Amino acid sequence: MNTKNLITVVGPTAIGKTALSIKLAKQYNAPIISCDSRQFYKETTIGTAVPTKEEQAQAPHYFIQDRSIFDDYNVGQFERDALEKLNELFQSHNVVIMVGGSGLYVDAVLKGLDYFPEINPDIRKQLNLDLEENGISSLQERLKELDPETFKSIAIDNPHRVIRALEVCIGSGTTYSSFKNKPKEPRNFNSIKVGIKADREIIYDRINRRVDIMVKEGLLDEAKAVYPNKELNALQTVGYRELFSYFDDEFTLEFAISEIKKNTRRFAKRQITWFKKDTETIWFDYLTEANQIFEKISEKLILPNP
RNA sequence: GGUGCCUUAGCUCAGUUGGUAGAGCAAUGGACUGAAAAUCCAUGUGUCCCUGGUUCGAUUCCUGGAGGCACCA
Repeated sequence: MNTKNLITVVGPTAIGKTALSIKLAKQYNAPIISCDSRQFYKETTIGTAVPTKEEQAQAPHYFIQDRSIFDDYNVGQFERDALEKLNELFQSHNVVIMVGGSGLYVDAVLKGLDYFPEINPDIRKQLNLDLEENGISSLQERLKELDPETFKSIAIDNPHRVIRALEVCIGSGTTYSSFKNKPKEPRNFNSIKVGIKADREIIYDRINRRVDIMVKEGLLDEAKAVYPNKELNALQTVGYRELFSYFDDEFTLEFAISEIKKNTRRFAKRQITWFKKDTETIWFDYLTEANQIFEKISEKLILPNP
């Protein structure tokens, strides 16, 4: 019987995932791996709500600020890195906590992505130029020719999707669809998924207040420091882009801050949409059901007999 | 106190020569396989300030009232 357990904490931003993950880590003497695509980078701390030093001191944390915004990183790499780290941690622990708001990254670890070959980044650059010059229809036409199956199945108005499919077709010499829906390597741990929920009003209120706190703690200085590299993918992030527009004199400061709040609310909404699809997640209202969490989790844990 | 203008969606406002209305933004629902805090799709929200009148029918015209703004006292 498998006695290794991964407890994953999901939920919208600003709802208290970090706090819960630390509680769980202490309860089960477990390390924490982060599953948050914006907390990987050491240059961005305030705006991505990285756990504080005090929080990090309460349990070992992994994948928190362990790389730079200049490093290219993506879900596929994260899946491999996270699985490797989990194997290592399960050598000495029966429980590991995973926490994060990036739904795709969570699924990558828990369910696995299909294998795709490495693609030369110049191909994407070229396709983006094409998009800018000729619009999306020429890319759509090209995909229809190279991979009609994908052309039919993806959101064809979405440039990111079209370009990704095309870059795989071009870079691999075969179709994007030929890589998809292969059997995934089964996970060798017991998976427990915990979701934190709250009324929309409460979530939005917490977001608005948290943004104000970030500004007080020095978000502007932090954004200013990375501003010269504002084109980097890691900085296409709520809280930074809006301030870049302020530095560019496109927004007033007041407007930039209200945009950060709005975009964070929208982000939270998208997270909710993603996470509620998963039927195995055990949901807790963050206010009224917090004390039931340990009980519910204990029922699901499979631990070795003492 | 007088005169003029305004009051329509959560907000800013359009509009109906009288047939119960529409834009932008906000909001809501959804999608998602190496950009994912990214990207994309879909959807309306209504005592048309209140009251009485004219009319088959009033958000629209008329009377009275309330609130706001401007000017004059």
